[in-house]
Amino acid sequence: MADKTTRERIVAEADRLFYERGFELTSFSDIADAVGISRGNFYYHFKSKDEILDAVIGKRMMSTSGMLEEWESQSDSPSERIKDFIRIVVTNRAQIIRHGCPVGTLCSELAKIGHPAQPQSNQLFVLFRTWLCHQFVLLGHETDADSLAMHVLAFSQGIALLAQAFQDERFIRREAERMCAWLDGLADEVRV
Amino acid sequence: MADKTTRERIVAEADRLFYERGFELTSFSDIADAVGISRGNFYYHFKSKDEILDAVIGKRMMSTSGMLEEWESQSDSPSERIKDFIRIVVTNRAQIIRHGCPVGTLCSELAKIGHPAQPQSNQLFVLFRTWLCHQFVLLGHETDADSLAMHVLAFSQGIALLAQAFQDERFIRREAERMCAWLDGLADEVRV
DNA sequence: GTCTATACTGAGATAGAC
DNA sequence: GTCTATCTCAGTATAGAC
Repeated sequence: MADKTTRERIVAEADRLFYERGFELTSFSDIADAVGISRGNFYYHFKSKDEILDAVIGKRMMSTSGMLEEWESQSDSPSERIKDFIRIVVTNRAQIIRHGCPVGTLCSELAKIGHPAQPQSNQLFVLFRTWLCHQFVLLGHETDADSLAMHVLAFSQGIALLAQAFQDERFIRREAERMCAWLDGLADEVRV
Repeated sequence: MADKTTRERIVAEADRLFYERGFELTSFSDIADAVGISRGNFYYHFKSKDEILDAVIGKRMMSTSGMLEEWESQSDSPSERIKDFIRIVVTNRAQIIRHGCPVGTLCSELAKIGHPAQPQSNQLFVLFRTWLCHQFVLLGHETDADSLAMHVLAFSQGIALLAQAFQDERFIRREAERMCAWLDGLADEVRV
């Protein structure tokens, strides 16, 4: 963190604050304070708040791509890879209960306020959707791979939203297991 | 609308605007303009913006209770009643694609900004949760009724969130059908 | 009850010194 | 590159006339 450029530090803190407080309610002062620079200095690096949002989304796109590639290379079966995805909600349960899903809450907020960066934030969903779709094709579900990918994605979003509302960790675990069991049933279908 | 009191008109317009634009981004001016009164007049009826939010949530609680009671009296089987719930996402698809789920987006926003009215908005979820739980008990799933209720609730939230992001009406229909089929499978389990 | 006028605050953004 | 000072605007909220 210490040897990062100021720009990188701004993006990192904005990334965190946009997740924790939401985009609208994070002010320049909030980010400036977190980074430890003055508000004025800000505009040397970014022309507007929207430009910071673009950078934050870009950063999230990069890290998400990296994570998906890692799953692709580490797990050997597509069904294990899909489970890697399902298990994020369990792994990140503490943060999800506090602040929701980083992707879902951002897309939801930008959609509601009609923000111009909406299509870009949706690309984060597209990243997961495409990857999951690919895994389902490998599983032998060529015809409805995309539909299944959307199903898994919807599920994870529903879990995250309700887990936050009810502050319920056990609910996350229970639903993740249910989803994994459903996936196993799906894999059996193909074998038969 | 014409013969409603000013207070009722304020709550009605605030209800609509909070749904369409979100709570934070709806200003007093927005509501005042929509109602057709001056901003000053506002404070005769409500002391603050938070007080309007309380009134809006109260109104939604009333109308939701009414809807659930209606389903309870009209459909004869619990499984048909749960399907009534599942079908809301299809019935309200146009609005959901534009603005998301009224309950989910409000709870999500209030949770993110740490608003004091968060527990009250969550009561809207509790209303559905309790009602669904009751239906699953009637279906013969006494032991895991609440878990199933949360499952259905999570599903509807996931559908609403992704439908808004991807602006996809067919996805809503497809997932609602999938959920109904799952429910039929569940009812068969009990019969056997 | 409803209005106009206005106070006060914090937001995003700019200018210019260092 | 970073700072301070400042501008502008929109938001919530209040005071007081009608």
